[in-house]
Amino acid sequence: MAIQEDLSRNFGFILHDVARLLRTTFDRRVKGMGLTRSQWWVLLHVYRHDGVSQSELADILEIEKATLGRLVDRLESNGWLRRENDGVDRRVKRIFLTDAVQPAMKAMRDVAADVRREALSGLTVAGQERFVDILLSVKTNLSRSENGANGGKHTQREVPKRTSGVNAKAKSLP
Amino acid sequence: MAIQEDLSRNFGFILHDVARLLRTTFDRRVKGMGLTRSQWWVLLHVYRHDGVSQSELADILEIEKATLGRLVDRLESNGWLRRENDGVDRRVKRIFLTDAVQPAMKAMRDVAADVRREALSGLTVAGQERFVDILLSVKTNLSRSENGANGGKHTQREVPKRTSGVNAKAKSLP
DNA sequence: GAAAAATAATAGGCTTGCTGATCATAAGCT
DNA sequence: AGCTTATGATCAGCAAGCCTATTATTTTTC
Repeated sequence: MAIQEDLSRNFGFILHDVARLLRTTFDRRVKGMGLTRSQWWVLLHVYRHDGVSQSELADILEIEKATLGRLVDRLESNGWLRRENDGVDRRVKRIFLTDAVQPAMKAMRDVAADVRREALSGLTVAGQERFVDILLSVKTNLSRSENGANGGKHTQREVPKRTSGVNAKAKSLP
Repeated sequence: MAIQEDLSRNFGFILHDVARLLRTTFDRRVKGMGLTRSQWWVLLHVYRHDGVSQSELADILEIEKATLGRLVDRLESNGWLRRENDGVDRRVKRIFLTDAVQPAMKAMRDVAADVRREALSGLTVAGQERFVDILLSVKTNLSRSENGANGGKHTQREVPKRTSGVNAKAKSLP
């Protein structure tokens, strides 16, 4: 049993903390750039899958369709992307980037790289790799336990697999 | 320069993902328990600092006072805690747990321990320790860069130090 | 002692998650 | 074909972050 009382080394809380620090650090630096982190993350994936449908994109990003819908609303009204009706299935709307988007994305990506570098400073490259390996294994563990303990809430997929971005071609932004 | 294009090993994104999985896994399991994760987190710290003022608590939890205020609103209206006016400084309100709280807190803590165990399964104890060490060092890095790059937004503290819970005495819940 | 600065709590607005419900349209089945 | 089920998108409502005021009240300063 031996319940872990020491919050200062409780990985759940630290992870939560670190994720929040990462988020707020990034957000603070890109404030005034006209894009939030979440919005940028959406754009990045649309860039890799131009013309994706909203449902597909929500699956890739692993957020709810309703959540994505509002993100796309804002992005569209700010002119970063546009919706287009699918020619075949009249239920679906496909998403395309506008041309205005790329400088902002480049700037965001640079900030992300900065923040990452600062966050990982003091770690050797090998240490960083080990760190990522551990994170990936934790992610796998949690995905598995999510599917196991899940009483059938998400009926859309048997095994989500969480492949977001794994096979993306890493096209570089111009 | 060498911008990291491979999102699948980009620590920022993975960390974000893992934190979200951890959060949603936990939330799903405690749903119906009458407490959210954030609320439980507040209660846990009030337990350790009974009679704390809202501002002090917001500092400990490192959230905004406004955010905490509304959390406390909900917790109070659900009967988990109560506010009391400070006898000396009429601006401050101190927070105390009610008696109803402890079974729920115990249940939440058990769920947290379960989720942690599952998340870390496959890691040796030493590996877990290394993982926590890395997380802590990343956290330190980010805290430092937050303070460095910060143009004076948070005027309350010069060096926040982020000691949340470090010196808590780990009283065990009855 | 009175004016100015700081602090505690709150209020309001915005974003982004989640959920559940609804609507239109497709697809599948008999 | 017609009925049922599944799917894509949206809407509405809640929670919890953030930020910027605003209002009381202290504390500091002159």
